Order: sequence, then C-alpha cells, then structure tokens
Amino acid sequence: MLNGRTPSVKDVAAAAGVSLGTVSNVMNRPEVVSARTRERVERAMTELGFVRNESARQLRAGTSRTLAYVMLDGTNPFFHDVAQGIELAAEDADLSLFICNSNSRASREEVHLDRLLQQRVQGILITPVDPAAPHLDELSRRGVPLVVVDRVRGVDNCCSVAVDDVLGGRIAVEHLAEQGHERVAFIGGPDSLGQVKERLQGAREIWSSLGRSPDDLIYLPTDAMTVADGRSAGERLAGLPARRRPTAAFCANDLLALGLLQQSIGAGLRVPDDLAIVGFDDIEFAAAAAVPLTSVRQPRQELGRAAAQLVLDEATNPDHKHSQLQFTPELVARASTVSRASFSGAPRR
Amino acid sequence: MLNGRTPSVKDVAAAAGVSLGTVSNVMNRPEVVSARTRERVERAMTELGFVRNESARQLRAGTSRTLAYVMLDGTNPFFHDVAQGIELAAEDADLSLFICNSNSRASREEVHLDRLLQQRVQGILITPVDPAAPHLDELSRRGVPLVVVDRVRGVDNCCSVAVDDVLGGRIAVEHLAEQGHERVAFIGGPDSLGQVKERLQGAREIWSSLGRSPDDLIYLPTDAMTVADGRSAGERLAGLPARRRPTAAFCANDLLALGLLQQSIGAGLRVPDDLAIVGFDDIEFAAAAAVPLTSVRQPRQELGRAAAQLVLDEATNPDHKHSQLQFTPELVARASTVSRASFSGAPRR
DNA sequence: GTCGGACTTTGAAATGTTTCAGAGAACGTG
DNA sequence: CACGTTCTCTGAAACATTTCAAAGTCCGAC
Repeated sequence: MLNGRTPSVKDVAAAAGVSLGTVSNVMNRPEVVSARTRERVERAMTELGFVRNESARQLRAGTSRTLAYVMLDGTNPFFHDVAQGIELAAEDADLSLFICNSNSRASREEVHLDRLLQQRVQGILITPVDPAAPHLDELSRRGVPLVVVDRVRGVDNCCSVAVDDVLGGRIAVEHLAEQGHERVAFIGGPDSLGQVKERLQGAREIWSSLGRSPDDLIYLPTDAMTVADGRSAGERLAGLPARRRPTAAFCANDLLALGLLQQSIGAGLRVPDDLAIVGFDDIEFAAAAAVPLTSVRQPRQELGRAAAQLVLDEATNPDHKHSQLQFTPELVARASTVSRASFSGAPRR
Repeated sequence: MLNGRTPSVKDVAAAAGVSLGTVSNVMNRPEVVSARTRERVERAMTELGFVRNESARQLRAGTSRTLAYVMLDGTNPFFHDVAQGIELAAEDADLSLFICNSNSRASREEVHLDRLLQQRVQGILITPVDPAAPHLDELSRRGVPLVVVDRVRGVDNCCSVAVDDVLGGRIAVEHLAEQGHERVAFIGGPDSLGQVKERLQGAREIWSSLGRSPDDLIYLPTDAMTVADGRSAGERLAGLPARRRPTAAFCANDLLALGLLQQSIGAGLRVPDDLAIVGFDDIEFAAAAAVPLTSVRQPRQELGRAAAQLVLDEATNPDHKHSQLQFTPELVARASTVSRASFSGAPRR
C-alpha cells in the first residue's frame, strides 16, 4: 500500500482503523482521545515509522516552530556563546533554532534574511552588519518579530539587547589608570562600528575625568577586529618612539587583544610589566591564554537568552512593547594587567 | 483584499491579471513565459511584497532546499570551521544550512535528528556522539542522505569523511622524537573515543618502530577534551617524579594543548625548553597562542566541503555509492616544539 | 482560407496536515 | 423511556504552492 513512500497520516489512520482527524488529535490534543484508541494509533505510528511532515503542519497551522539567529562572524567565539544562550531559551519553548552566519557581508545577510522570510520563521534574532540597514526596517514592516543582538538601532521600531559599551570603555580604562598607567592605547576599528565608537567614547570620558591629557590616550585604528589585526596593531605599537609608546592597551575585543598579546610576547615584551592589555567580551579563550587576559565581560549567554525571550514575547503577546535591554559589563581582572607580585586573590569571574 | 495577510500567489495573479499557474511559471520556469507577462507579474510581486511560502512549495514539490549539520561541540572552533566549509558548498548548490549542536549529549542529538526528519531536509551531516548509535542506522534505512564527519562508522552503510588519525598520531610523535625528546606524554580521553584510540595507536606505533621503550610513552587520560581538562592534565604532569616526567606532550586536540600550555607557563615552565607541546586540529587559536602551538593540521573547511558534496551526491545521483573519504593530516611546526634558537624558517602551513 | 506547429496560458488536481462543526454513543436523571 | 450531558470520533474544508494536460493564440505556408 505504501510502496516506498514515507507514510502519512492517512496511512496511519487506515492501519489503526480510525479517521484522519483522530490521528491528528493523538498528536496535538491527546487528552481528547480515549486511551484505547490513542494506544492503537500510537502503535500504528511506530509500526509504520511515521514521521510528521513539518511543512504540511506549518502550512495548515500557519505557525512555524523555529527561531533563527543570523550571526555576524563565525570565527568569533563570542557569537557562538550568544547562540548557545538563544538555543537554551528556544529549547525551553520547544522550538528549533536556525543558525546562519553572514560573515560580516551585507549581501550574505540579505540572502539569509530572504530565506528565513520564505520559511516563515517565528522570529529573527540578528547581529547585523549595519544596524541602520533598510532591509531590517522591511522586516519590522512585515511584522516579523525581530530582535537586534549586541547592537542598538537608532530607531526603536524593534527590540534590542546589548551591553552598555560606554560604561565598558570606562571601566577598562579606569582599571588601567588604577594600575598606574599614564599613557594608554585604544585599539579597534573600523570606527564606523557603533561598538568601537562607544567603547572609545567611554575610554575618553573617564580619561579626561581623571584629569589626564587627551594626548595620552592614543587611538590606533584597525581594519577589522581579528587576531591578525591585533598582531599588526602590536607592530605599529612597537614602532612608536619610546617617549610616545603607551604602557597599556585597551582592545575593542578579545580577538584583537589575543593578537596583540601574541605579537608582544613574541617581540620579547613582558606582559603586563612592559605592556598591560585589556580585552573586551571575555570569551573562553581569554582566560585560557598563556597570560590570562583581563577583559570586560559581557554576559554572553544571558544576552542570547534575553533576546530569545523578547522575540518570543513579540511573537506571542499581542500587546508586546518594544524594549531596548541593556546589560552592565563587568571587569574581569587577570594576569595581563595585574602583575603577579601585586596580584591579590583569585581573578573574579 | 489582502487585509493584513501576507500576499499569496493568488493575490499576485489577480494583481497582474493572469492565472495562478503563470505566476508559478514566472518563479520556476521563467523561460516558458513571454517577456511581457513575466515583467507584469514581477512588478506585481514587488508591489505586493510577495514572498514565496517555502512550506507550501516544499509540500507540493516534495523536495526541501536545506541541508543540516549536527555538530558535536559548539565550544570547539574546529567544528565551526567544518560548518563553514559545509556552508560554502551549500551556498554553491543554492541550499540553506541548518546548524544544530548536540553538545556531546546523545539525547540532544536524537531530538535534533528527529526534528530534521520532520523537516524533510535533503541531507544530514553529523559528527555523532557515538558513531555506532542505532539511530544513525535508522536514518539510512529511511533513505535520508547521511554523511558522518570527522568520524568513521564501523559499518559502511553511509558515507564518511575523516582524517587518518593513526597517521596523525605518528607524525606528531615522530616530530617530537626528531626534536630529541626521549620521554613523551599522550594526553587525551576518554579512550572510548575512536579518535583518541587511533591517535594513541599511531603514537605507539611510531614510538616502538623508533626502538623506544613503551614505558617512555606515558598515557595521561582525561575525562573530556576541553581547555580545563588540559589544565588539570598539566597539574598531574607536574606532579610526576622528576625521573618519570616527560619533556614533551602530545595532546589529542588543541583545546587540551592550550590548557596544558597555559597551566605550564603559569607554573613557570618554559615552552618548549622545559616542556614541548603538540596539539591536534590546528584551530585558529593554535597559531594565536602566546607560544604558537605546533599542531597536526586537519583540513577543516575541506572536510566540511567534501562531506557536503557527498551528501549532495547521495541526494541527487541515483547510482550513488557510499564512500569513506580519508584526508591526510599534516604537521605544522611552531614555537611550542621548536625553540627559537634552532628554529629555521617560517612555520609550514 | 485552412492547416500545422510553436509558443503561451489556463484550471484543476494534488501534496499532508490541522481544524471544527457536528454526528454518534454511552450514561445518568427525571 | 425521553432527555440532556459528556465523551469520542468523523469528514470535509482549508492552507499556498507546483504540475500538467489541455486549451488558446499566433503565424507562416500551402
């Protein structure tokens, strides 16, 4: 009867001697069907190896069971931690998570979004290449629940979850100042990135409020935020005349910091004695570096989890209000800024 | 007419003054429709903001446009590189990639597979928790194209793509022997893992073929393959009596090696002079470590790409033959085994 | 004019679910 | 025994697309 096809509800119904509707009820509202028939239907299902066709389900029911996250950069573990947080929340809500990666290319991002629209996913979480991109407005206009993660949009026509980057910049530089550094580099770029801009702004604010001269906070721009960029920033740092050379660097993310760390040690500098380094994000590998990295910690999983909850609220709650969640970053001091001698106690985690 | 609904083919047809079938043709076989109507239909589509409903398409057409990868451990960048390779191949074939993460838990793996079955994905790539698990056979029996990545199944009822782990173990230990080490540790576990078993086997083979005593190749088992396990292995290493203490360690993956490296440096050892370290996988962070890590390189992206091609072949080619692809690993020597003095030339890549 | 062929377009069937109004059955109550 | 309730189950409609046989239309050739 089946001749090779994968069995459908109809086949199960026939095998169990009941109607289509009953089989559907067994799957969706088991409480309305009597124990005896339910059992019969269930036996038929396993005997036939029935697997519900999700496309048909979705088509009829009009609602999909998946969320999607479009991440910005698959090579940065930070985003995987965020994804992990989203996945946990999705699991709780019994949804699947579709993970895409735009690799910082706007065109890939658009392709992914288009496909997700076609799939009619329940909601989209995204760390966009450009938070101001018009295709994001397009999504809101279409009514797709949308949450921007780790960025903020100028407009407030969608939810967002981020960290207070200005504050992050402040605490990083404040920490360096406390350690007695009088000349500090800020490494990051391109400065079109909101995050870079804000972290730098925070750094400048605290620096001047401590009465230091702006000339002693040196901005070393990078093309991107990868390990390689960190390494090349290190070379530029080493090339500065000794008088101008900073004794500490604040990197806009951990990848940069790790690259800088590697380059510096390779060049024979002692970290933190010759050069202290602070990163941002506190990814797993920050603590695992040979000189464990001081970093500004973002609650990575929490970010993802909160974003997922917002998107679910927008998807299910008819009087959802857009909100812009902001988490507070936290300094995690480790050996890359605090020399062994003066180190008191274990690093905070 | 639309009153809020998202527009369907029917609406487009009405707006363009043509029939349903014609709109479908415009999307699927544009060559059969005249330029004039095609243009009219296309204009109607953009005006209405039409987005094709993938569920309905799939239901009717019977074929999905997505591949899936179930990765083993989201915290290991290795798997993300594999995923990246798969994604590239999928992109070429104009397919989407669904990424799932089992986090080394068999139960999560089963949940994911079940969902993917429901979605009727075109094919599944997986790095399984247990390559012998019966639910994998189940998939083959159902006729879902399946490729096992970075593992091999005992049975050859599906394709697999992996690296010659025995050879990997040989070249790692051969390299250490060449550097003059006479007592070497192998760190990895649990040894129920095929990979651990084979890498250790390779290590032992070459060691004895060099005429060394088995007693001088010390197996330090770990519970898992994380950075933390590497660190604790370092502590155990340091605890050995000086006579028995190895001068070099071969770790079954880079995460272990990184943990060991960190612990060793923290304990005041010089790497490679007091302890040389070789990892496995050659993840991005291996090269970026403060003491760049010598590692056995797997062609990570290639692995993914090849796996994707196999699964596509199985999905589309009626006389597909299962094959077990095996790549050849390659040693990348860096500073963690070759001290600066004796280092000649740039590291091979 | 009419015929044949090439090119376009149409309309209905089919895909595998869910939903829902209503049909039956079973049962206690008056 | 008629009636209302409660509990199960049924069958048809609906979802948005693709497919395909068949119907139209156009055009040049005879």
